[in-house]
Amino acid sequence: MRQDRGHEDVRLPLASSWRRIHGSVARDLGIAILGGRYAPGDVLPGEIEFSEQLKVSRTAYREAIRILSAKGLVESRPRTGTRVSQRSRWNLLDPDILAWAFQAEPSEAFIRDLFELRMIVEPAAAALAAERRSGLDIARMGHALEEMGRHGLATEAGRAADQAFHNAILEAARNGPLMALSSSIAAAVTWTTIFKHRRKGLPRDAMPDHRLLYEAIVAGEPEAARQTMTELIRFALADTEMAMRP
Amino acid sequence: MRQDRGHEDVRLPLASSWRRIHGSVARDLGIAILGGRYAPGDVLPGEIEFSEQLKVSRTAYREAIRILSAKGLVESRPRTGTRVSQRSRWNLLDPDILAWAFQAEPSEAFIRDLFELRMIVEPAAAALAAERRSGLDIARMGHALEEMGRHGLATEAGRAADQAFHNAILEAARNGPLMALSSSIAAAVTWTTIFKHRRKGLPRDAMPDHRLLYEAIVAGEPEAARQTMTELIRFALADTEMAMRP
DNA sequence: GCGGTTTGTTTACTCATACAAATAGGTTAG
DNA sequence: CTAACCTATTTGTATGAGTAAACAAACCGC
Repeated sequence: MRQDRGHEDVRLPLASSWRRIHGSVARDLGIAILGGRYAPGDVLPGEIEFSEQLKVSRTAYREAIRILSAKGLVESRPRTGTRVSQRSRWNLLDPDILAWAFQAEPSEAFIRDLFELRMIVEPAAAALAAERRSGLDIARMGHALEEMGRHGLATEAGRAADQAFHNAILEAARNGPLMALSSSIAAAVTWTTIFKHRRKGLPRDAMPDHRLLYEAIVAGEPEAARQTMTELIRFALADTEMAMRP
Repeated sequence: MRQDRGHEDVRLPLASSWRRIHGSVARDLGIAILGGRYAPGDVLPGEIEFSEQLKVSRTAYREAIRILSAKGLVESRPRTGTRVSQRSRWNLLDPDILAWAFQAEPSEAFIRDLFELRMIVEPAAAALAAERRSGLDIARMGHALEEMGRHGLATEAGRAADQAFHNAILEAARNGPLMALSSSIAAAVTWTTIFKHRRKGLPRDAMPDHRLLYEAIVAGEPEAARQTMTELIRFALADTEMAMRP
């Protein structure tokens, strides 16, 4: 009964990673880049200079740069130095990058783009889930839905249940890459939710839509699932947009 | 006229990254993990032992591990060591990971999953492109199409033009995350194409479909664009499946 | 003069070593 | 039996020295 970790275990960036120095430097620089403090093409100060400016060793600094480089944010070469890559090379769907982007107050355009992508992907995922769900999937979704109803979206537990619900749908779709994609976005959307509740009270009650979606998947009706998921995202977008224009 | 680098510049993993030691170690271990030689949950040998086994310094080895860790493949903690993460944490859409997966002879299931995702995303992208394309976009697509016709898909130049064509469509869709997603997949699909041609001769002529798609986008007809893109991917899948079962 | 080559300089890259911090697992006190 | 406390092991951080790559400027044969 320890083995269901793979499920609860949502796709948020590991808390442990930014507890070490290399992680926190990577995070800080990442946020600075995502926030536009360093623009594509800019070259960072040299290793020695920058690392001692940040009060860390060259080792830690270099490991941080390796992390950023692995995510496509920077490229470094001898002689030329380390420079911020073109935006087209950034792995915008990397969970850390999404988290950093939201940390740095994302542009409205970026949020709209994300919702547009969700609108493409998640209804399709819901449809697949309706075709392929197993009894176990249904049980998980039902449980998450119940938890969600009990706690409400205002609480931490409630949001966790919401994520678990959506995660169960993705798992039922039986497609690894699709799952990696959507759960990255879902993690980011958790941020928007927090971001949202930070400014306003709680918006419209999301439970009825979630229940409709659940029933469609249980009934094995792909088109109904697609439709309700579309509605659900449309409402989420509306809420978010309302929160963005106070 | 140097500023159009952002376009030719496809999203293949940088050749430069695996030329350095940390990069090549990361690549080797990445392929080993993707290929199943190390399973999720396995712990790697300790830093000192493993690094000297690989004939590299601990520094270089650690930087390689940071890269893998940034892509979600491994997690390391003091005392416990470095272990391969659960598959659900892997960033399956990271360009490097996709490349490594194909390097390690990907499973049929994985390829099918990728095509399923393409089938969801790319037709939608084509529809958006038909709505939003500018004159410049059209010019780029036209040019790429012409090049593609001149060289054919059997040549390196032809495949590059194909990628440029699809890239131009993605850019016309005006959605950063969507672009990041599709071009990652596109890079992977280049691998399948190579993989495909490695076993058989060239399959069906892809030009007519591409031209239809082009015309739909030029005409600004989203539904037609969606439809033709769907067809195009369907054929690509059929070709790939045929190549996989000899 | 002119095109290719060498040299030089700057930068990241690699290596080796030392020490610090964290923590799983055993040990002991209560 | 529980909880506090060691401690051995492993990753994390720091530093210094030396290597290799990339670019530019000086150089040299023609």
